[in-house]
Amino acid sequence: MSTPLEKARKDPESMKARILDVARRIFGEYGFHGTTTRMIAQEVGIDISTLHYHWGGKKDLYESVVIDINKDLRQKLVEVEQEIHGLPLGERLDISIDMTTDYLFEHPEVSNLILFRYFGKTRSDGNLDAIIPEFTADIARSMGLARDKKNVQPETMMKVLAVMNSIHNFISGENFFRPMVKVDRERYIALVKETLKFILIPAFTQNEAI
Amino acid sequence: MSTPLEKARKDPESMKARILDVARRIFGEYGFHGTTTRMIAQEVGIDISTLHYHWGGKKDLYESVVIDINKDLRQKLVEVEQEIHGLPLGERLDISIDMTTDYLFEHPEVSNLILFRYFGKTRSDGNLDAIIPEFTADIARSMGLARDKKNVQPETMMKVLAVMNSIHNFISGENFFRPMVKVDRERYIALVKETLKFILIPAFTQNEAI
DNA sequence: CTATCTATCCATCAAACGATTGAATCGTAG
DNA sequence: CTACGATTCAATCGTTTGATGGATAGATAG
Repeated sequence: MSTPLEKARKDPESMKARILDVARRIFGEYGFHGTTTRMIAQEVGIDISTLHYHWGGKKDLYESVVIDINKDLRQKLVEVEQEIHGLPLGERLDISIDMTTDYLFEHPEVSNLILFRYFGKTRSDGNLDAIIPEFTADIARSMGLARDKKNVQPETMMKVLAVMNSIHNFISGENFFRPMVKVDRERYIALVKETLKFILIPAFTQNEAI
Repeated sequence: MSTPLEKARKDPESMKARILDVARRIFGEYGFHGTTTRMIAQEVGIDISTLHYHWGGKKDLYESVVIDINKDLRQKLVEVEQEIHGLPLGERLDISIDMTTDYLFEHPEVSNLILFRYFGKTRSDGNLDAIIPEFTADIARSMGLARDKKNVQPETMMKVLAVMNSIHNFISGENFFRPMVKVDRERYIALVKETLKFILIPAFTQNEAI
């Protein structure tokens, strides 16, 4: 049993995969309503109907993109987790912020789409909400805030959300924030890491018990 | 010289003002592309052309809404500033978070629209970006991070952005986050304040020099 | 009363949208 | 070479979108 999405990821040169890639970028930039299937098709260099042939309706494509994005992010977080395993909390945070930030700056559409789902509203709501945000629990465990994946306290989830959001914000808001602070991209990325560490590390290490 | 927007705010019962109010809500929920002028007109209970008569095109209305929102927020921040003037930093933050959070939970469209502008993209870009985010400097000064409004350092602006964003995130993402943590609204608001203080206060008070 | 201005609705437009259909193209197995 | 399934394209459909023009009612001024 392999879903269409999985099949598309197997061969990155297939039309299905190419469409998915472009769709990630465009949906990430303009959101669901701001994107037209024509924009995607034109960017890929194909006809709209070809897009429909491969992915069905606009909504189906969007959902595939969201699932794809979350899969990627989750995998990245697993990778980070392995890197920092066993280190003291302050260091764990330091490395996590570096790795996650670097990854997201290379794939800003990930942050864009996640924030779009959080804050936006689709006029016709499909509920794929439940599928997504499970890895909050993973992060909580990785940060030493929760023992197991089940029964994560509300207070803990809120903290994890705050952490993840503040990272996504700076990635996704680059086009808006960078002109504000008037720095080039490299400097901006450095500033983001610095700021995140300034904000986040003291909170979690002040009463360190680990 | 009084702009249409100012005129509308004078008389809250005027059609112009009623449209603006509804437009704030709807644009805040669905974003620019997700909102249709028909949705707004229907909610107000008027014809579309009446909306056009008062506010011109969709884009004009949207820009008015954005300016209106930012005016409100700025005024609120001035209010907060007066309340906390002279107190020690930790206390200033504590009270600021309480007041700002309460205000935004009463007017979530403010957070929604601000985040939409940060992370979204309009297919046809108007540049009203420069008008908006000046008060970052005000907040910086209010937090004791900058002397005067001019020449605020990039590092400082980034910190202010991080603070403001983490607040907006929890307001605007309530529909997504609250079901995740499974609490009622009252409890959620309390959790937001608690979490924000947990994250933000240690960072700014650790090496307190003031 | 009449003229003028304001405010509203109704009907309608051109453009853009998501979606579908049917034909054309391509590679491949027999 | 032929036949067939998979893929792509051109053309088009019905709907929704933002926007406009004209008619109507009400208030106000001369």
